[in-house]
Amino acid sequence: MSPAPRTTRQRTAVADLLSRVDGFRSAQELHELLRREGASVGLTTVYRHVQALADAGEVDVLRHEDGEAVYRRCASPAHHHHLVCRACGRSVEIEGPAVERWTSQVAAEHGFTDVQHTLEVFGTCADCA
Amino acid sequence: MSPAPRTTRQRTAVADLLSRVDGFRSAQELHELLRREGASVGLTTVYRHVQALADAGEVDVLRHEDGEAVYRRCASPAHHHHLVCRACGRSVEIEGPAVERWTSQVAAEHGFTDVQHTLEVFGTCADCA
DNA sequence: CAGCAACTGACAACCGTTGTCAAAACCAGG
DNA sequence: CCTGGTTTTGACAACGGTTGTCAGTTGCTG
Ligand SMILES: [Zn+2]
Ligand SMILES: [Zn+2]
Ligand SMILES: [Zn+2]
Ligand SMILES: [Zn+2]
Repeated sequence: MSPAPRTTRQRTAVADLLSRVDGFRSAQELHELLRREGASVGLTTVYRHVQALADAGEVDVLRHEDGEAVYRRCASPAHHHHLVCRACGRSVEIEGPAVERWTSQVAAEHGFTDVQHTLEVFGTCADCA
Repeated sequence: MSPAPRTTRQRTAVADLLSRVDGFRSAQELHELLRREGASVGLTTVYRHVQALADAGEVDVLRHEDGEAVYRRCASPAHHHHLVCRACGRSVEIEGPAVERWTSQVAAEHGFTDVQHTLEVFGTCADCA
Protein backbone atom coordinates (compact mmCIF):
# COMPACT_ATOMS: atom_id res chain seq x y z
CA MET A 1 0.00 0.00 0.00
CA SER A 2 1.01 3.62 -0.38
CA PRO A 3 3.31 4.95 2.35
CA ALA A 4 2.04 7.93 4.30
CA PRO A 5 3.40 11.17 2.88
CA ARG A 6 5.72 13.22 5.08
CA THR A 7 4.73 16.56 6.46
CA THR A 8 7.21 18.98 5.02
CA ARG A 9 7.24 22.74 4.95
CA GLN A 10 6.34 22.67 1.26
CA ARG A 11 3.46 20.23 1.57
CA THR A 12 1.96 22.27 4.38
CA ALA A 13 2.43 25.51 2.48
CA VAL A 14 0.59 24.23 -0.60
CA ALA A 15 -2.22 22.64 1.39
CA ASP A 16 -2.66 25.75 3.53
CA LEU A 17 -2.69 28.05 0.55
CA LEU A 18 -5.37 25.97 -1.12
CA SER A 19 -7.45 26.17 2.03
CA ARG A 20 -7.15 29.93 2.17
CA VAL A 21 -7.70 30.73 -1.47
CA ASP A 22 -11.23 30.97 -2.84
CA GLY A 23 -11.56 29.77 -6.40
CA PHE A 24 -9.73 27.60 -8.88
CA ARG A 25 -6.03 28.35 -9.33
CA SER A 26 -3.39 26.89 -11.61
CA ALA A 27 -0.19 25.35 -10.31
CA GLN A 28 1.72 28.35 -11.62
CA GLU A 29 -0.59 30.81 -9.88
CA LEU A 30 -0.18 28.94 -6.62
CA HIS A 31 3.57 28.93 -7.12
CA GLU A 32 3.57 32.67 -7.64
CA LEU A 33 1.33 33.30 -4.60
CA LEU A 34 3.65 31.26 -2.41
CA ARG A 35 6.66 33.14 -3.68
CA ARG A 36 5.01 36.46 -2.81
CA GLU A 37 4.18 35.25 0.68
CA GLY A 38 7.81 34.42 1.20
CA ALA A 39 7.11 30.72 1.61
CA SER A 40 8.85 29.94 -1.64
CA VAL A 41 8.35 26.45 -3.03
CA GLY A 42 9.76 25.04 -6.23
CA LEU A 43 7.37 24.92 -9.15
CA THR A 44 7.96 21.21 -9.63
CA THR A 45 7.07 20.62 -6.00
CA VAL A 46 3.86 22.63 -6.32
CA TYR A 47 2.88 20.43 -9.26
CA ARG A 48 3.61 17.31 -7.25
CA HIS A 49 1.59 18.29 -4.21
CA VAL A 50 -1.30 19.62 -6.16
CA GLN A 51 -1.52 16.34 -8.03
CA ALA A 52 -1.17 14.28 -4.90
CA LEU A 53 -4.01 16.22 -3.34
CA ALA A 54 -6.08 15.71 -6.46
CA ASP A 55 -5.38 11.97 -6.46
CA ALA A 56 -6.38 11.84 -2.81
CA GLY A 57 -9.62 13.57 -3.70
CA GLU A 58 -8.82 16.48 -1.41
CA VAL A 59 -8.92 19.04 -4.19
CA ASP A 60 -10.98 19.24 -7.34
CA VAL A 61 -9.41 19.70 -10.74
CA LEU A 62 -10.86 21.16 -13.86
CA ARG A 63 -9.45 22.47 -17.07
CA HIS A 64 -9.58 25.94 -18.50
CA GLU A 65 -10.58 26.34 -22.09
CA ASP A 66 -6.93 26.31 -23.12
CA GLY A 67 -6.31 23.05 -21.32
CA GLU A 68 -4.54 24.46 -18.27
CA ALA A 69 -5.42 22.56 -15.10
CA VAL A 70 -6.77 24.51 -12.14
CA TYR A 71 -7.25 23.29 -8.58
CA ARG A 72 -9.50 24.08 -5.68
CA ARG A 73 -10.06 22.74 -2.20
CA CYS A 74 -13.79 22.29 -1.91
CA ALA A 75 -15.89 22.29 1.24
CA SER A 76 -17.81 19.18 0.30
CA PRO A 77 -16.02 15.87 -0.11
CA ALA A 78 -19.07 14.48 -1.89
CA HIS A 79 -19.60 14.48 -5.64
CA HIS A 80 -20.57 17.92 -6.85
CA HIS A 81 -20.12 20.37 -9.68
CA HIS A 82 -19.08 24.01 -9.97
CA LEU A 83 -20.34 27.38 -10.97
CA VAL A 84 -17.16 29.22 -11.86
CA CYS A 85 -16.50 32.88 -12.61
CA ARG A 86 -14.55 33.25 -15.82
CA ALA A 87 -12.96 36.49 -14.64
CA CYS A 88 -11.82 35.82 -11.09
CA GLY A 89 -12.09 32.05 -10.69
CA ARG A 90 -14.38 32.29 -7.69
CA SER A 91 -16.69 29.33 -7.59
CA VAL A 92 -19.73 27.87 -5.97
CA GLU A 93 -20.28 24.18 -5.36
CA ILE A 94 -23.52 22.99 -6.84
CA GLU A 95 -25.43 19.73 -6.72
CA GLY A 96 -28.02 18.38 -9.08
CA PRO A 97 -29.46 15.00 -8.17
CA ALA A 98 -31.62 15.10 -11.27
CA VAL A 99 -28.56 15.49 -13.47
CA GLU A 100 -26.88 12.55 -11.79
CA ARG A 101 -29.90 10.39 -12.45
CA TRP A 102 -30.25 11.55 -16.00
CA THR A 103 -26.63 10.87 -16.96
CA SER A 104 -26.59 7.32 -15.66
CA GLN A 105 -29.95 6.62 -17.21
CA VAL A 106 -29.06 7.87 -20.68
CA ALA A 107 -25.74 6.03 -20.51
CA ALA A 108 -27.45 2.78 -19.60
CA GLU A 109 -29.94 3.22 -22.42
CA HIS A 110 -27.05 3.22 -24.86
CA GLY A 111 -25.30 0.25 -23.31
CA PHE A 112 -22.44 2.20 -21.76
CA THR A 113 -20.83 1.06 -18.52
CA ASP A 114 -18.30 2.52 -16.05
CA VAL A 115 -19.99 5.84 -16.50
CA GLN A 116 -18.56 9.13 -15.30
CA HIS A 117 -19.41 12.67 -16.21
CA THR A 118 -18.04 16.18 -16.13
CA LEU A 119 -20.29 19.17 -15.71
CA GLU A 120 -19.13 22.71 -15.09
CA VAL A 121 -21.00 25.95 -15.38
CA PHE A 122 -19.12 29.10 -16.34
CA GLY A 123 -20.28 32.67 -16.05
CA THR A 124 -19.44 36.10 -14.74
CA CYS A 125 -20.10 36.60 -11.05
CA ALA A 126 -21.93 39.60 -9.66
CA ASP A 127 -18.73 41.31 -8.47
CA CYS A 128 -17.02 40.96 -11.85
CA ALA A 129 -20.01 41.99 -13.95
CA MET B 1 -15.90 40.60 -43.52
CA SER B 2 -14.12 37.27 -43.70
CA PRO B 3 -13.25 36.12 -47.21
CA ALA B 4 -14.74 32.80 -48.28
CA PRO B 5 -12.23 29.99 -47.78
CA ARG B 6 -10.90 28.28 -50.84
CA THR B 7 -11.73 24.70 -51.61
CA THR B 8 -8.41 22.95 -51.66
CA ARG B 9 -7.56 19.29 -51.70
CA GLN B 10 -6.49 19.47 -48.06
CA ARG B 11 -9.59 21.26 -46.82
CA THR B 12 -11.80 18.72 -48.57
CA ALA B 13 -9.77 15.81 -47.25
CA VAL B 14 -10.09 16.95 -43.63
CA ALA B 15 -13.79 17.76 -43.91
CA ASP B 16 -14.52 14.46 -45.67
CA LEU B 17 -12.58 12.45 -43.14
CA LEU B 18 -14.48 14.05 -40.29
CA SER B 19 -17.73 13.17 -42.01
CA ARG B 20 -16.72 9.55 -42.42
CA VAL B 21 -15.21 8.95 -39.00
CA ASP B 22 -17.48 8.10 -36.09
CA GLY B 23 -16.25 9.48 -32.81
CA PHE B 24 -13.98 12.14 -31.46
CA ARG B 25 -10.47 12.23 -32.94
CA SER B 26 -7.46 14.37 -32.20
CA ALA B 27 -5.73 16.45 -34.85
CA GLN B 28 -2.82 14.04 -34.77
CA GLU B 29 -5.07 11.00 -35.22
CA LEU B 30 -6.75 12.67 -38.19
CA HIS B 31 -3.34 13.50 -39.62
CA GLU B 32 -2.25 9.87 -39.29
CA LEU B 33 -5.49 8.58 -40.84
CA LEU B 34 -5.08 10.88 -43.82
CA ARG B 35 -1.50 9.78 -44.28
CA ARG B 36 -2.57 6.14 -44.33
CA GLU B 37 -5.25 6.86 -46.90
CA GLY B 38 -2.62 8.37 -49.12
CA ALA B 39 -4.28 11.80 -49.00
CA SER B 40 -1.38 13.18 -47.04
CA VAL B 41 -1.88 16.59 -45.45
CA GLY B 42 0.59 18.50 -43.32
CA LEU B 43 -0.04 18.37 -39.61
CA THR B 44 -0.13 22.15 -39.34
CA THR B 45 -2.79 22.22 -42.02
CA VAL B 46 -4.89 19.64 -40.22
CA TYR B 47 -4.77 21.82 -37.11
CA ARG B 48 -5.81 24.85 -39.11
CA HIS B 49 -8.80 23.22 -40.77
CA VAL B 50 -9.98 21.47 -37.69
CA GLN B 51 -9.97 24.78 -35.84
CA ALA B 52 -11.67 26.61 -38.66
CA LEU B 53 -14.40 23.99 -38.66
CA ALA B 54 -14.72 24.32 -34.91
CA ASP B 55 -14.95 28.10 -35.13
CA ALA B 56 -17.62 27.74 -37.79
CA GLY B 57 -19.55 25.44 -35.47
CA GLU B 58 -19.35 22.58 -37.95
CA VAL B 59 -17.50 20.29 -35.58
CA ASP B 60 -17.66 19.87 -31.84
CA VAL B 61 -14.55 20.03 -29.69
CA LEU B 62 -13.92 18.55 -26.33
CA ARG B 63 -10.87 17.80 -24.28
CA HIS B 64 -9.54 14.50 -23.14
CA GLU B 65 -8.54 14.14 -19.53
CA ASP B 66 -4.97 15.03 -20.44
CA GLY B 67 -6.04 18.21 -22.19
CA GLU B 68 -5.71 17.01 -25.76
CA ALA B 69 -8.42 18.45 -28.00
CA VAL B 70 -10.58 16.03 -29.97
CA TYR B 71 -12.99 16.84 -32.77
CA ARG B 72 -16.14 15.37 -34.20
CA ARG B 73 -18.63 16.28 -36.87
CA CYS B 74 -22.01 15.97 -35.25
CA ALA B 75 -25.35 15.30 -36.89
CA SER B 76 -27.18 17.97 -34.96
CA PRO B 77 -26.22 21.61 -35.31
CA ALA B 78 -28.21 22.42 -32.17
CA HIS B 79 -26.78 22.55 -28.68
CA HIS B 80 -26.21 19.07 -27.32
CA HIS B 81 -23.88 16.96 -25.24
CA HIS B 82 -22.06 13.67 -25.71
CA LEU B 83 -21.87 10.17 -24.39
CA VAL B 84 -18.34 9.15 -25.30
CA CYS B 85 -16.59 5.79 -25.17
CA ARG B 86 -13.27 6.09 -23.38
CA ALA B 87 -11.80 3.20 -25.34
CA CYS B 88 -12.76 3.85 -28.96
CA GLY B 89 -14.01 7.44 -28.97
CA ARG B 90 -17.37 6.49 -30.43
CA SER B 91 -20.04 8.87 -29.23
CA VAL B 92 -23.73 9.52 -29.05
CA GLU B 93 -25.32 12.93 -29.11
CA ILE B 94 -27.58 13.47 -26.14
CA GLU B 95 -29.96 16.23 -25.11
CA GLY B 96 -31.27 17.11 -21.71
CA PRO B 97 -33.67 20.03 -21.59
CA ALA B 98 -33.94 19.63 -17.83
CA VAL B 99 -30.20 20.06 -17.46
CA GLU B 100 -30.26 23.20 -19.57
CA ARG B 101 -32.96 24.68 -17.39
CA TRP B 102 -31.23 23.67 -14.19
CA THR B 103 -27.87 25.20 -15.10
CA SER B 104 -29.27 28.59 -16.03
CA GLN B 105 -31.49 28.61 -12.97
CA VAL B 106 -28.75 27.80 -10.49
CA ALA B 107 -26.44 30.31 -12.14
CA ALA B 108 -29.07 33.03 -11.88
CA GLU B 109 -29.65 32.20 -8.23
CA HIS B 110 -26.01 33.00 -7.54
CA GLY B 111 -25.98 36.19 -9.56
CA PHE B 112 -23.93 34.84 -12.43
CA THR B 113 -24.43 36.14 -15.96
CA ASP B 114 -23.21 35.16 -19.45
CA VAL B 115 -23.66 31.57 -18.46
CA GLN B 116 -22.32 28.63 -20.43
CA HIS B 117 -21.80 25.03 -19.44
CA THR B 118 -19.89 21.94 -20.42
CA LEU B 119 -21.32 18.49 -19.86
CA GLU B 120 -19.86 15.27 -21.17
CA VAL B 121 -20.56 11.71 -20.17
CA PHE B 122 -17.79 9.14 -20.45
CA GLY B 123 -18.09 5.38 -20.31
CA THR B 124 -17.27 2.13 -22.06
CA CYS B 125 -19.52 1.27 -24.95
CA ALA B 126 -21.07 -2.16 -25.39
CA ASP B 127 -18.59 -3.18 -28.10
CA CYS B 128 -15.57 -2.23 -26.02
CA ALA B 129 -16.80 -3.77 -22.76
C1' DC C 1 22.42 10.30 16.90
C1' DA C 2 22.79 7.65 12.98
C1' DG C 3 21.09 5.98 8.55
C1' DC C 4 17.94 5.31 5.11
C1' DA C 5 14.01 6.47 2.50
C1' DA C 6 11.30 10.23 1.04
C1' DC C 7 11.28 14.85 -0.58
C1' DT C 8 13.04 18.89 -3.01
C1' DG C 9 14.13 21.85 -6.88
C1' DA C 10 16.97 23.40 -10.80
C1' DC C 11 17.10 21.81 -15.14
C1' DA C 12 16.09 19.36 -19.27
C1' DA C 13 12.85 16.76 -21.88
C1' DC C 14 8.15 16.14 -23.53
C1' DC C 15 4.06 16.90 -26.21
C1' DG C 16 0.27 19.22 -28.09
C1' DT C 17 -0.26 23.28 -30.21
C1' DT C 18 0.78 27.74 -32.58
C1' DG C 19 3.86 31.08 -35.17
C1' DT C 20 6.86 31.75 -39.30
C1' DC C 21 7.79 32.28 -43.99
C1' DA C 22 9.16 30.83 -48.48
C1' DA C 23 7.16 27.92 -51.92
C1' DA C 24 2.96 26.14 -54.13
C1' DA C 25 -1.86 26.37 -55.42
C1' DC C 26 -6.24 29.06 -56.47
C1' DC C 27 -8.78 32.12 -58.90
C1' DA C 28 -10.15 36.16 -61.22
C1' DG C 29 -9.39 39.62 -64.96
C1' DG C 30 -7.37 40.47 -69.15
C1' DC D 1 -5.46 30.22 -71.73
C1' DC D 2 -1.80 33.48 -69.35
C1' DT D 3 -0.86 36.11 -65.40
C1' DG D 4 -0.76 38.66 -61.06
C1' DG D 5 -2.35 38.82 -56.53
C1' DT D 6 -3.94 36.55 -52.85
C1' DT D 7 -4.60 32.52 -50.15
C1' DT D 8 -2.97 28.21 -48.64
C1' DT D 9 0.44 24.95 -47.54
C1' DG D 10 3.91 22.53 -44.73
C1' DA D 11 8.55 21.98 -42.83
C1' DC D 12 10.47 23.91 -39.08
C1' DA D 13 11.08 26.47 -34.91
C1' DA D 14 9.09 28.29 -30.87
C1' DC D 15 5.83 28.14 -27.04
C1' DG D 16 3.65 26.84 -22.58
C1' DG D 17 2.12 23.67 -19.38
C1' DT D 18 3.56 19.61 -17.53
C1' DT D 19 6.55 15.71 -16.31
C1' DG D 20 11.14 13.21 -15.81
C1' DT D 21 15.85 13.35 -13.79
C1' DC D 22 19.06 13.17 -10.22
C1' DA D 23 22.16 14.99 -6.88
C1' DG D 24 21.56 17.25 -2.64
C1' DT D 25 18.51 17.96 1.49
C1' DT D 26 15.32 16.69 5.02
C1' DG D 27 12.01 13.90 7.96
C1' DC D 28 11.57 10.05 10.50
C1' DT D 29 12.66 5.78 13.02
C1' DG D 30 15.32 2.84 15.51
ZN1 LIG E 1 -15.82 36.83 -10.34
ZN1 LIG F 1 -22.41 14.87 -11.14
ZN1 LIG G 1 -16.17 1.91 -27.67
ZN1 LIG H 1 -26.37 21.87 -22.53
